[in-house]
Amino acid sequence: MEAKEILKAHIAKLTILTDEQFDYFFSHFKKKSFQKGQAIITEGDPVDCEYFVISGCLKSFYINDDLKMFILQFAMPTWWASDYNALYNHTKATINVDCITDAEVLCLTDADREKLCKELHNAEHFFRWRTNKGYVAAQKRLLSFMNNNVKYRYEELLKLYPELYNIVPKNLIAAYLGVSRETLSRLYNA
Amino acid sequence: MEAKEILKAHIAKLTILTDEQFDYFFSHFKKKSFQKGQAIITEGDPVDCEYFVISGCLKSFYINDDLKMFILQFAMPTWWASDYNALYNHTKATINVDCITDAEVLCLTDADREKLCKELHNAEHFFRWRTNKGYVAAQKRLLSFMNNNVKYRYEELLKLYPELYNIVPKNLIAAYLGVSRETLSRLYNA
DNA sequence: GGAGCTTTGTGACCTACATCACATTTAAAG
DNA sequence: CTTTAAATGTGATGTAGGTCACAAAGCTCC
Repeated sequence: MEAKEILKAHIAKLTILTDEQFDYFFSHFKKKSFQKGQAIITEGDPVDCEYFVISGCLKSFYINDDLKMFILQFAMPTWWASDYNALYNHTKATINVDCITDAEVLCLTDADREKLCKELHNAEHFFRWRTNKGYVAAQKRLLSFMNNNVKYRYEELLKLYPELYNIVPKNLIAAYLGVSRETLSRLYNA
Repeated sequence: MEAKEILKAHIAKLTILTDEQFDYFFSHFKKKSFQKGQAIITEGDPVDCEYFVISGCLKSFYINDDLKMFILQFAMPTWWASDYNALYNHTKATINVDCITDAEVLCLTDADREKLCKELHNAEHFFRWRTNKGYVAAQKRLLSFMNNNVKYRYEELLKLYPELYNIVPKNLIAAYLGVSRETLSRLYNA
């Protein structure tokens, strides 16, 4: 399936755009390809785009002062990723985004998103709902973090996104769960 | 300040509504008063409103199988609260909302929010941005959870919302931080 | 098909925080 | 003002998960 078709199907789940509206909407996206390991957003740099994943897998992550990595989000096809804090507030990136595998993405600048939201009421509707879903998911994850132990969270993650198992190395899964790779390893061995 | 003025000032921070538009917008809100300890949303019940706090303080929380409470959010004046998962998906509440102090709120039904978003483009704009901010805040909290110890998170919370210190008992602060009340107590004594 | 990466496994030991138990203080309510 | 409940303090002890160290696989790239 074409990038355009993938985005169209994605949008159609939350709102209705006529073909002409969608063509106009789509004309603001720029397709880019990245290689495994390549950085897309780097801490300290300005952020002007968000990214819609067509193929491959990204991660957004934070590195603390002890060089420990925490993964905020994996992004598989039809997921969006960026440093939304920096993007919305026009500040420098505090988190990083890079490629776990080779990846194709559609880039949308902050300015173009706001323009589209202004011009097409339904685009604003779409973005409102997309963020709603992200917000609810973030709250759920927070709750799971407080309530459940590592084993439960690991199984929950794989049940929710079984694709990740084959694509994402376990040390990154550990960084997503907020646990050391050693502890994760011991969960299913030993 | 009147409830109407408080909401008006709040909306004005994110979007522009004419006086007539705002009057229309406001006409969909219903003012309610609750007493300290009173439940607003109860797990298992249907959820049809979100709540804008005029005065007082609410909490949204989850009780797990061991009857342990986890606080998702405090809601002080000009904050919004609800079980957004249930509200958006028209499912039964999985979390609770109740009053830490006597409180006045403005209620907006899910149906009215969607109606307003359809009728007033700027209302949709407002709600998109409100949720954006919530999403970014939730991500930050998640990151802090993974990265920082209890002491740091406690101080971070009080620095961000010093009002809480005088209003919210420490056992509830502990439930927000995801830590036992004993551990929190030992942080600043002993 | 080795050289040199990245990823994973495993033991030994450490620590932040949980849990249980009970005392004490503070606040609410009759 | 007294009675009951809610919130807090503090000791003793338990445990999930962290950290460090080193070994063993897997990949990847000449």
